[in-house]
Order: sequence, then structure tokens, then C-alpha cells
Amino acid sequence: MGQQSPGQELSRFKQNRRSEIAQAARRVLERDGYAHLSARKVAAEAGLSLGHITYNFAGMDDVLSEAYRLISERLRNASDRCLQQVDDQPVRKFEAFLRAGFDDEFLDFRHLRVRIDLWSAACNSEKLAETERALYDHYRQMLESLMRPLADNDPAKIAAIPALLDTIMATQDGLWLDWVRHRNHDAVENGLQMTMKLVRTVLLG
Amino acid sequence: MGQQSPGQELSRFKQNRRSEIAQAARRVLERDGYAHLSARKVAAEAGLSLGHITYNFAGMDDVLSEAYRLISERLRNASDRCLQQVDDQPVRKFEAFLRAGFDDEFLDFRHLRVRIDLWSAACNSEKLAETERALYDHYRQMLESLMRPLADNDPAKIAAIPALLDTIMATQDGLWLDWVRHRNHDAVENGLQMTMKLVRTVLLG
DNA sequence: TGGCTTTTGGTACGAACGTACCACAAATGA
DNA sequence: TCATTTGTGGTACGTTCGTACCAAAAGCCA
Repeated sequence: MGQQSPGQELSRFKQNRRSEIAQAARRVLERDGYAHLSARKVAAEAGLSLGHITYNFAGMDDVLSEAYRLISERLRNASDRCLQQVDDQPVRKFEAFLRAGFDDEFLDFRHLRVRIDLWSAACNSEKLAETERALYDHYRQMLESLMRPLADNDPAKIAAIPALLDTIMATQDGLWLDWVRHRNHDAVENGLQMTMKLVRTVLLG
Repeated sequence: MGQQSPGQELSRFKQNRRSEIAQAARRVLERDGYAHLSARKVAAEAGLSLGHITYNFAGMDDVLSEAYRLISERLRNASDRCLQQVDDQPVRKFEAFLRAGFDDEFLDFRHLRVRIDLWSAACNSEKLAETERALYDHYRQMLESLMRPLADNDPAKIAAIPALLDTIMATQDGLWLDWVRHRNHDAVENGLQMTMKLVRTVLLG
């Protein structure tokens, strides 16, 4: 199908196909879960033949890695959008961001299963683990940027931020997991309120 | 290989084989992870032929379910043992139990991977989800039994216990996950200290 | 012992898997 | 136009999977 000028055009063509396939893999992950993903299913979802996967990817590990990288990117973009909302009170902005991760868009079984599957898959692939850590780091940095104004330049409070972040990040993951487990909005609400109470105690107390 | 008196003896024989196979499946889950478990591997681990699995179990789902049930039982027994330690101060007893879940025995990649795999597998099997919820409920009830003396019969504090449990359970799961992610003992320690701070604020403040 | 039921070891089957491979189509540069 | 590269569709191979199936062994009771 034709030569391309070296590098640029070639990679654009290939990149398009790679992206189509990775997007299809993402949809399969969301619809059927990691356990039921297969090369044939991804190809069918993309409307392409099986050959495209071998042609554009080193293997299914490569496809999975790209798909999860793409999912992470989408989640990060969604977080970025939440960050742009304005509020005069920093603590309200912080809480709004915290709660954004638990609105109806994110509190969806199919989306959360993708995350949980990623936790599990990361145990068997250092590459996926790296992707998952990058997602964690990004979200944590956003939380930190919203938390820092709350410390009010008090060195003692600033010093407490890392420990607070360790805890809140853990609680967030746990609340997502718990929602899949119990589908109980009250538990999520309780967790968020307790998280805010902890933040206020440590940083505003 | 012989008749048994109906019911009792039969089930004891069968139960032994079932148990052997389930234990072998547990070892495979701990050594290789859910993704690399197969009927042949379990049979080899048990030192039995493939026929025993079909003879004693309805299918691999059945084996998995029994294996995870067994794992849950072991975890619960370990928790029960921690509960039996004595301390004059209820808050210290509570903290000791909280920390017991993060001592060197539990903070092990292979054991934690089993938990994470279970979270993932539970998304695809209501039976496994039920097993996982039962494990959650048991641990939660133990936490509650240790938390109740801290409320000191204050109705307001007692009313806050469920929300506190929702939060702490989530944080615990999140800290286990985070240890697999970062292998950072400091983060775990920070999470535990913040958890205790929250408990003290709500119940002892 | 003879006649059963239960247990065991092993094989075989059909399905699904990843992916290697190939013939052909399409596009491009000379 | 033609040679070459790149993209495409599809097939086929080798593996592994769960599990059905079966013959032989082993235990038990009459």
C-alpha cells in the first residue's frame, strides 16, 4: 500500500491502526473483562482481520499494554477536566476533586472492573505495573496540588501531606473496590466524609 | 475402591480428596497466580491424576471456589488468633489487630496477589464474590468488636462506627494494594498511623 | 470367593488460544 | 509502467485448555 516518507507518515499510518486496535481492546476490556479478552475478539471489535494484530503489535502483551496505557490516559484526562473547576475555597475545590472520582461516570462496574483487572494483571507484568503506577502517581500529584494550599505554609502541616496522601490514595482505591463488592453508595459517602474529616483534622485543625 | 456406609464415610473419603485438591490449588494460586492456574497443574501439585478433579469436582470453577474458600478460612483463623491477645487498653488492642494484617506474614507478595486475584476473579463469578464478601464481613465484624469498647457507650460515637468501619476497611484494602504497587513500608506505616488518628478523633476525641 | 461400588490413572476430544505465515491488494517512487 | 514496499485478509500450525470417558484396580460386603 505504498511507501511513506521515512518516519513521519509511516508512523502515522501505523499509529492509526495501532490506536484502532488498542481502542478496540479497551472496549473489550470494558465489556467482557480481562479474562475474556482474546486476539480474535479484539480484531472483530476493531472490524479488522487477525493479521493486523501481528502486523502492528509484537504480541498480545503489547496490545494489552497499549490498551491500558490508553485507558490510563482517558482517566487522567477526566481528572484534568475536574481540576479545572474553580472555587474560591481551596478545601471545597479539594473535596470536589475527591468526589469527582465517585460520580456516576466513574462509579460504574465496567469501568471499575478494568481498574481491578489492571491491579491483578500488573502482578504478572512489570510493564503493566509501570502503567498502573504512572496512573497512581498522576492522580496523587493532582491531589497533592489541591492539598498544598490547605496546609497554609505551615511546615508541620506540609510535612504531614505525604502521609495523608498515602492514606487517602489507599482509601480511594479501597472505596472503589468496595463499591464493586457491595454496590453501596452510603459506604462510599461515609468513606468520603471520613476522608474529609481526616484532612480537616490534619491540615485545618 | 469399596463401599462406604452411606453418607458419613463416603463424604469423609471424598472430603479428603477434595481437600487435598483444594489445598493444591491454593498452593498453585500462591506460587503462580490465578492467571497461570490450570487443572493439570493443580493435579500435579496434588500428586494426583487428572481424573480426580473431574471425579471430585463439578469443574474448575468448583475447584477455584473451594480453594478460595479455604484461603479465606486460613485468613480468618489467622485473624482469630490475633484477636486473642490481651491488653488492658482497648485502643491498644484495636491497634494491634489493625497492624497484625500488615506484619511480615501478611505483607507478602504471593499472599497479597491471591487477594488481588480474588478481587478480579470475583468480578466474573458471583460465587467467588460471595466468598470474598464473607471474608470482608468477618474481618469487619472483628474490627467492630474491638472498636465498640472505644465508643464508651456514647450514642453519638456508636452511631459513627459504621462509617468509620466503611472507611477503615477501604483503607486497609488500599494499603495492601499499595504495598504490592510500591513495596514501601513507610506508606503502610503512614496509612496505619492516619487510620489510628482518625479513630482517635472520632471515638476518643 | 464372587459380585458390586468406588476410586484411580490415563487417554482422547473438541474448542480456543497466540501467532506464524502467505498470497494478494494497494500504494508509492523511479 | 513497473518494481518494490506496505497493508490486508485469511489460513493453518502447534499448544494448551477443560473435561468427558473408560478400563483397570481396589476395597467392601454377602
